[in-house]
Amino acid sequence: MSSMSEKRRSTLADVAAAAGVSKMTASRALRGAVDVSATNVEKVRNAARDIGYVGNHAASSLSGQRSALIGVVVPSIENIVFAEVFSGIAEGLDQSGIQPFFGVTDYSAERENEIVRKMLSWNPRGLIITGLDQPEDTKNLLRDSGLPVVQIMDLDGTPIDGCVGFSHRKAGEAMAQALIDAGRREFGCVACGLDRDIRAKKRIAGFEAQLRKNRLSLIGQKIGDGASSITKGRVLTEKILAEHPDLDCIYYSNDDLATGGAFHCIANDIDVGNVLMLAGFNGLDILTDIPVKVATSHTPRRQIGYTAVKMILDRDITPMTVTTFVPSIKFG
Amino acid sequence: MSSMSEKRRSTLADVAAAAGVSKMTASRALRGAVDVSATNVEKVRNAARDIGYVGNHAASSLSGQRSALIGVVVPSIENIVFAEVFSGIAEGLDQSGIQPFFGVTDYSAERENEIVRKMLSWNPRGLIITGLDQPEDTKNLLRDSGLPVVQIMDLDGTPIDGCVGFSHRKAGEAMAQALIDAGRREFGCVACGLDRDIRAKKRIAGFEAQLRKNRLSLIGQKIGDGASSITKGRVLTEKILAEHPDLDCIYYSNDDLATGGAFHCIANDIDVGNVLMLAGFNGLDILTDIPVKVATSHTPRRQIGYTAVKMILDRDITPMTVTTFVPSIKFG
DNA sequence: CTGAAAGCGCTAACAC
DNA sequence: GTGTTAGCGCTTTCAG
Repeated sequence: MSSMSEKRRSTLADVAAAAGVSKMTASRALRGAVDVSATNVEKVRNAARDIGYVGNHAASSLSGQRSALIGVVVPSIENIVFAEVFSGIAEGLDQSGIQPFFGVTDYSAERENEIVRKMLSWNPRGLIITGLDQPEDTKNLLRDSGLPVVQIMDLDGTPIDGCVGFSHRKAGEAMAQALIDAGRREFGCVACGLDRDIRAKKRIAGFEAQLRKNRLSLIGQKIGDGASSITKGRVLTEKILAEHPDLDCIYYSNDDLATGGAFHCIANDIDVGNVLMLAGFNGLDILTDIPVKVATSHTPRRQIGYTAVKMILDRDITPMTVTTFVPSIKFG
Repeated sequence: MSSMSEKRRSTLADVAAAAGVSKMTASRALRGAVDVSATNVEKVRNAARDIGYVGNHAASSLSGQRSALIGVVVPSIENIVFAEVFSGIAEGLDQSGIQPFFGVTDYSAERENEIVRKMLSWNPRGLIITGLDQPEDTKNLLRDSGLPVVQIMDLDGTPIDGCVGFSHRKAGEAMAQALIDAGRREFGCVACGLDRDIRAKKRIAGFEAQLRKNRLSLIGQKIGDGASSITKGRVLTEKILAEHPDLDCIYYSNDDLATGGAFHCIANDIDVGNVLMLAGFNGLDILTDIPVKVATSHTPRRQIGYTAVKMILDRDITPMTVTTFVPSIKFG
């Protein structure tokens, strides 16, 4: 048990005393040595190390009116896509001394609102939030906070403040056109949780619109409930092919579903890439190794996270802007 | 731009004034309505809602000497395994009002130490940290904090305080025995980043020990650098089979590598499950859908996260204990 | 370059 | 059940 160590945690005053300077000098020395003599900086640093001083963020946040925290709101954490966004965020935050902290909405607008509220109560340096489609009350909360807010992963809508992402609608359109150009005509669509995943819905809307422009349409579609998974992709592919054996192309709302589709085809000796073409979304690594060809749109997730952080960190200098990425299509 | 809203964020004093009560009554009403009249609770809650009060955690943490934060230290976030641990943590934290926040060490002991320091400066309610093998100075930091610390995912070692996990060594031993029982004799091993991933090393050590007990040994092995990936699994499998075409079983340090191995086999028409058996570790969902049979040890990641949180939350009541799980082996 | 004073917004502890 | 008084440990501000 660690409860024995009831000795009071050392404070800045202890460090100052040990170094033989005032609290203020110690404070300044510990942060960045601006306007402190080199001698004192060293004395203070040594004292802090010897004592094992760790600081108290609650105190500095309260006093300094801002914390070294940046809030990140994502719909899911089990999705590798957001894990990679997070990597980009961590990279962008690298030497800044700022810590990211998370909220997971599970694609629920109510949870999102709750999380934003909680995050704001930490006085974060800024907020990164997924998507452009928050309900009006959440948007107001964000606006009224006066904090830099960067919405990520989408472009189809009106940003509150900063925005980094790409157009899901256009990604859907582009994939449709690429598949048509590749000679496909009999299209099916497999998706999951479209009621909650607004961005997937935008992609599919774009996909269908582009088909219509080419006087084509979706012959069949299978929409599952809840979160996407490889298993659901496999099962829904089996179902859609049972109903529509003549399909020559299936568009999936993401690569997880497409991977499941690929597995179904491998297991059933369906000639993927010729007889049936599969297309997903995200550009996950797995598709480069899977032994059949699956088309996908590659999205720059790390860069999006990285850029979002930079926008917040540089806020004083640069006005908030919108950064646009264009997903690049790759054929297996 | 949101910088227009320079109006001061409302404080508890504003809520109290609006509700016509003292700050203390407002504070009490807003937390849990103990010892506050129902009338006042309602007045305060309404006032808070009307004003759009969001609270200030820095102030309450400083004043209350503890924050509503729980620190979670993991080696990687892009690994679905830790994402699932996190889900369990989130679930365990559900109605507690406590927020988890992350540190990612990237399997580096120095970064780990840095992260623990930073986390402690937030006065968290407790810390969840991956593994039992922190360097002594990090362990001291943790011990001296006087906070509840729960080490997760391992059991082979001496815990600082609480501990939830399973024995990697035994998991390796059990898998070796299961494969021997299944008739395998010519074993190979594929792994990645063993210098950093101590737990993978423990599994493989257990695996080899069990082979020796059966008077068998690894015929070949391929150890890659850095993080595991499906690609590396595929490439290393190709290499090990080129050198040792007579292998009848490959043990991988995890399911990502094993998945890559499965893909190599599918692409090269190798009869997985009969001619060559593959075994991974973690029990990832993908292995249930992949069209060949791959053995794996299933680990209860969500439960581990959930249990760790409960240990911290219940600390006042129950003394810290060690919770043991046993990974269950599944043959594809 | 350094220090003293005055809070930041909240809650623990004690009165009433 | 409610209010008052003191801080929590740090940083801002302003003098030196």
